[in-house]
Amino acid sequence: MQPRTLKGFRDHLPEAMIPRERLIDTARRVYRSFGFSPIDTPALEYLDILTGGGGAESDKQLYRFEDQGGRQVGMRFDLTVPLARFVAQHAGQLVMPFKRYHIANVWRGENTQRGRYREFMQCDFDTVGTLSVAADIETGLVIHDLLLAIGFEGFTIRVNNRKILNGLLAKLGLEGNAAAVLRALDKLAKIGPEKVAAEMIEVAGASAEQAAQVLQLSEIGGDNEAVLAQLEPLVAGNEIGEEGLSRLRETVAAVAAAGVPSERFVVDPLIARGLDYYTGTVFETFLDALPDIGSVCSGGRYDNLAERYTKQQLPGIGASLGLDRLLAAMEELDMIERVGTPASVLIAYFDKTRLHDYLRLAAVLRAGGIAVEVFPEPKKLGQQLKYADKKGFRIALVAGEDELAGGRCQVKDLTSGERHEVSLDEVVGKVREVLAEGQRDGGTEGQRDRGTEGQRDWGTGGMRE
RNA sequence: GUGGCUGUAGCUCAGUUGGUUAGAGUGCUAGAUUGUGAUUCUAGGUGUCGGGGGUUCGAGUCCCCUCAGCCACCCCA
Repeated sequence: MQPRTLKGFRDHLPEAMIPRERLIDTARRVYRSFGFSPIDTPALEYLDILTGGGGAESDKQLYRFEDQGGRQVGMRFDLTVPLARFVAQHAGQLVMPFKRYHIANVWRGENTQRGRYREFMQCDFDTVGTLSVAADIETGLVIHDLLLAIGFEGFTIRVNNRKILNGLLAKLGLEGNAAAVLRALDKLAKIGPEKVAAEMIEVAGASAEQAAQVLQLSEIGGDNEAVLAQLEPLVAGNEIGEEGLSRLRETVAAVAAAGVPSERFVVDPLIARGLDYYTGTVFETFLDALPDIGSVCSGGRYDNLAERYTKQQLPGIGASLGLDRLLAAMEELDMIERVGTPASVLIAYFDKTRLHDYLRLAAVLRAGGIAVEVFPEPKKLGQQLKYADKKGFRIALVAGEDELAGGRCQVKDLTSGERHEVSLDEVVGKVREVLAEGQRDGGTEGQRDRGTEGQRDWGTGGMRE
């Protein structure tokens, strides 16, 4: 029997899983810091819950089967549809506005490509049950904090409001073909204005004049103030469009007031995304160093999340971090430290009669919040150090008969090769000191979060809780 | 789902117009060294040539199918 995995499904080895878990931990911490609460929902749903919401294309990508009881079952392909079902089903028990985050795998039977798999993880956060622009603003701030906490500084959150596009299209008499027009517009960067105009004419049924008017959007430029000013005449006289613009203006002003530099939060009138259910503010986030990889965190506002399941009107806004895409980007930017262990310290099993001492020492370190492993076999010291090196431990503790007889222990810094002999009561302090040094100058330079609350997520090993 | 490229040791790859027993680097294991890794030296093993079928005296090499990966299209609710 050949061991193998399905197309688009992956195993995650420790070297990949350790940074993956750190990223998840970071997202979780940031979401919680804004008051979002965790939820979970089943991987499987009744098929009819999942189908019909997103059109034929998404239905095709749905993993579906009949269970042993004859039920038609589907695997969730995003976390938004399950959220809609969830809030409709539990509306009575939820306190509105409801803020939740949900980090879980989803499945899509689409063709694979680099960074695109059939099983992948989404990290969503949403605020349901309020129309207030404050929620739109907060969503932008969460995205900003999240990217910073992960370790990026050079990134751009592009923001727009779908109502501006809708207002413009209504003024042009194109509201009936909005989806097709926006789909074409979305390709602007990729295929250029001529081809976009051609697609609008052929596929969306626009006139050449209308297509040209829509493409005026691509000529808008300048800083946020200038862009907003140029949008003004395009929506003037259309109530929806004017509302979108004023909301966008409010959002931009508030995000700036909250301290986000304007180069990271940029109005882009061409961002349309989520053609099916987004109705207001929309976000996409690009990495300055790798714009081609696409948006790593996207989302927006929807007027009525759960209309398929309840009569109750449930507006919401949220966004989703593309975990796998982001990991691919971080890999490419050399932001990921390759280690095979989450522990920082290896205690050598050096003297075979001294296992109890080693276990006691390990317990002391763990009580001090330091992750530590005792090598399981009394092999030759050279081999144990080789193991420590390969797995990426930062420190080895070496204590043979000589040291232990004097109540001492050798703390070996595996990065520098330096050895320090200290008494057993000083070991925790010395280990902390060496780890701190590594964090100061051993980390990957470049795009690093200098830390909120003095805490670093991607530093080299060490002081994790 | 459609089209293109690729698949040889754990990894990166070489392998002549089809010709005997398929190679290199790296890694791995052990030793040199019963107390110090990442840099040295020595020895050692590994392959259903992605899988199946076909053409041929003979296939890693040519043909068909299939699986997987990468790229583009489509799509990304």
